Amino acid sequence: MQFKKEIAEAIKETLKQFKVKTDKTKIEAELKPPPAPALGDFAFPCFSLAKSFKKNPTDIAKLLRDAIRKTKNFDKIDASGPYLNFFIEKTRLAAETIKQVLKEKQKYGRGQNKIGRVMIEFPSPNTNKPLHLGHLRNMAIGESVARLLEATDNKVIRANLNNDRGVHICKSMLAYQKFGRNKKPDKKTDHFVGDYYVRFAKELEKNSKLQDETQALLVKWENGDKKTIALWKKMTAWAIDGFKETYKTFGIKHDITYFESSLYDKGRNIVNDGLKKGVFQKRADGAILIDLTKDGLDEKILLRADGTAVYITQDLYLAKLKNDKFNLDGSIYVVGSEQEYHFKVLFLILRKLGFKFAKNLKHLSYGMVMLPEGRMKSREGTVVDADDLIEEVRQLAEKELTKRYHLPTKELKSRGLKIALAAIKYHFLRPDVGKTITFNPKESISFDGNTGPYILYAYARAGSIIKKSNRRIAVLKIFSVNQEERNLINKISELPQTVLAGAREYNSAPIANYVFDLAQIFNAFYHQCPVIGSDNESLRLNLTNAFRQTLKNALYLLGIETIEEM
RNA sequence: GUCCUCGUAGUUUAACGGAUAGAACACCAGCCUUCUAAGCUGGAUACGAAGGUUCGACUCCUUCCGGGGACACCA
Repeated sequence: MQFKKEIAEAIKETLKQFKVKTDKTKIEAELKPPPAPALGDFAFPCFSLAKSFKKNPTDIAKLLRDAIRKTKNFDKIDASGPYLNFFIEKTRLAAETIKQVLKEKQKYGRGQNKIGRVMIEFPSPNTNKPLHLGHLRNMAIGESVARLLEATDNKVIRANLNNDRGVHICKSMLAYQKFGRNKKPDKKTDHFVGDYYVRFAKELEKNSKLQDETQALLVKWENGDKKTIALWKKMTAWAIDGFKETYKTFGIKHDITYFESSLYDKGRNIVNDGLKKGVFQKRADGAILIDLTKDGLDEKILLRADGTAVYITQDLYLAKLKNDKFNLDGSIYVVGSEQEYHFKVLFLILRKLGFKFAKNLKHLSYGMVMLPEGRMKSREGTVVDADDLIEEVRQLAEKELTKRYHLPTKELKSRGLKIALAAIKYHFLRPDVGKTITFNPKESISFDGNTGPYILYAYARAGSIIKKSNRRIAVLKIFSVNQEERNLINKISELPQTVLAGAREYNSAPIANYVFDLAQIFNAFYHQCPVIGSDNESLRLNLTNAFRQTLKNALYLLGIETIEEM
């Protein structure tokens, strides 16, 4: 922001007079809006100068104020306690901000936080049951962080890993084999597969021998038994086809998809190399392990005594594979916090093996999604299904729309879906990424207050103003700026710094909070300041346009689409 | 047992170590002949406990209490 630079320059020059050396960018970073607008536009805290001045911050603020007043021409400078508060002429502040937004359009808010080529992996589901609430949070986070990185000058590669082998897959397979009678799916195909996973758990209660049968089935699968492979192929295809539909509805696409079934066996070379290098050890029975007790972790098995691979073996391989293929500067795994230990171990091993890319790896850990009753258990069927939730919220949105309009079915469906997705995505992105969420069905699908629909509504209302103005091209003329207008302008001007903060922390929550503040401030403006026909129509119309652009850009970073009418 | 995380109004939550801890839901009272009331305005209520570091702590450190997670030759 230009004003910050101006102020920082003035402070720096003034400090020079006092023989205090400082960095301009450091000063710029310290400048921030005061808690109340009446205090000014930018505040400079004087605490850090106490040592060099050998005075208390309150006196320093006064000193600096007088010195700057002599040389520089600001609208107003105040020393308020330990803070030096700057006022920028309101019409200038307004004009610059609005012009910048309208000029940069969809690029407004973008910044520089270059990492380079970054892969982000999500949601990496198991192919034995449909996606659930946890995956919704995962996908919302993954897509949003991907967009944040793209908006800050990075090339992003979206990846997905299908966990399509193992005992859990064999459970659904076994149940289908025994009770499915070659039935074709009569519902969304991943749901159909999931039913057999639940069925297995139920049957297991009656007959504990089924557990051994799944193990036997896994051995058959690993030995390439034709019938087993055919069944596996059929069922994983059903699961994955179902996922694809959900991804499409949700609005995510992957650039590359990996399959555990073709990776799980390939980490051996890495493990054997590590053994040669002396990073790993061989146990008496032949198993290969690494002792991480000196690093505060435990021992970890990397290959079983019989030479078969374990979960982490393929992760070692996949990490290398990704890097070899894409030459990555960063690689992010969007995976729940329950796997923090696993990734700590994985990254440490890769570092010990001497892989340069190991320092670029990041586990983007997010908190679990719980139900009021406790943890979701897919085996017990207490999961809230992703597709079902989207559908349920969509129907609620359609109901609201029907109250207001008579829309053609197609339009009703499409608008209803966008509103539902806004509600869901916003709900999952708003809380800090690391926090556990308790999903309360009643509150979580609310459309009032701090929710996705509230924000879309503000956007639609602003659009209504633009439409009623007949989209006349208004040359920006500013005569005066009142409190509501100024609040909105200030908030609009904060998008770039918010995007940077979010990108640096791989966290969309600051954007979500920003979007709500922005919508709320607009709503206050909307009620207080009539646009069309007002004396200040030029400013207000342009401001409304700038608001729409800013909100749209911010929502895009959350993966949320706007709608023109609501 | 060890480690990681989170504790802010009744509920869901916000706050680079800095000014009066900010919202939303729910509750109460108002506002639709004016650009969409999924809205706006006003109202009561909160930093788990105790120490410490600091000019200054919701934020950092220690201990305790409470919730969640992990420490598989499961994925």
